[in-house]
Amino acid sequence: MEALTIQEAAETTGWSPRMLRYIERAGLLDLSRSASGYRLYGPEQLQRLRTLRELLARMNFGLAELGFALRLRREPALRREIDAWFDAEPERPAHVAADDWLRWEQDKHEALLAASHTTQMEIT
Amino acid sequence: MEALTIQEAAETTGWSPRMLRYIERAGLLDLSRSASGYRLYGPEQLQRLRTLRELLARMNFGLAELGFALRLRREPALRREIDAWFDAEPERPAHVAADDWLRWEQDKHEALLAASHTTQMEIT
DNA sequence: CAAACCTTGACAATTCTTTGGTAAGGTCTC
DNA sequence: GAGACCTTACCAAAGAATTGTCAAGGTTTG
Repeated sequence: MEALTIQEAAETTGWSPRMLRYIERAGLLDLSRSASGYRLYGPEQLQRLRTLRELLARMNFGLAELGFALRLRREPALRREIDAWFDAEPERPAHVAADDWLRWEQDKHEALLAASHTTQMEIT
Repeated sequence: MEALTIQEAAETTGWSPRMLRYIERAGLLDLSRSASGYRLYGPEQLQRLRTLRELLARMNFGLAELGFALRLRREPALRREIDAWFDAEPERPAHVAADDWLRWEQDKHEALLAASHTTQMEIT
């Protein structure tokens, strides 16, 4: 046997079976199936799933975002429109503009900071 | 006067003042400010805001996704990692793979289809 | 054939995002 | 100086994404 079933795959990758199905459904992982329809996880898939976990955690984004990145690759028209919108930027006020989005990401929910947080951000 | 205040901008663009602040905070629109801190919306910004509305509606995605697209442009490292992950695709099963993501988008909440697809599984 | 898997479909708890308020205080115009 | 704006900060409702779980039925294997 070269391929694992979903439960075995779950055990070795750290994803739950539920999430493995979710990831497949999101189009993020192609799987082959056994004759009777069982999902089959080969070494490449297992590796990809582990990498995926690591990537999401390290770069701080989620499956939805990755799904959108996929969409951007698959729909050149979409990418073009979005690029065009960004590039239509008028004379920029030459402001900060650099890390405000970063603040957005960190705040999330745009609250909860104020005083209590002490979020060790390590901004050297 | 060359620039509108937030409420006026809201009226001519169709966004609420709340959302205009949100969009700015998301890093999606750079604004200049008056001496006393009022946001100033010039013709270019107003145009961008209208285009934005139209784009989101037409291509079916949201501010969060656009924020991620922005992040992809600003963090080349992130883009590289994601591209690498996608490109690490092993020998593909040469399956459908084309429009499953589309189904994901349409389903949302992964339910509600049942009839459209001629599902091969038949309840005997 | 029974146990332990697998499939899809559905419901639901949780959590995060989006959006609208509201409060406390500054600014602008009359 | 009153009224109608603006600012930020916060709370909370509505929505969407994430994740678990269960049901009804098929498969594999001992």
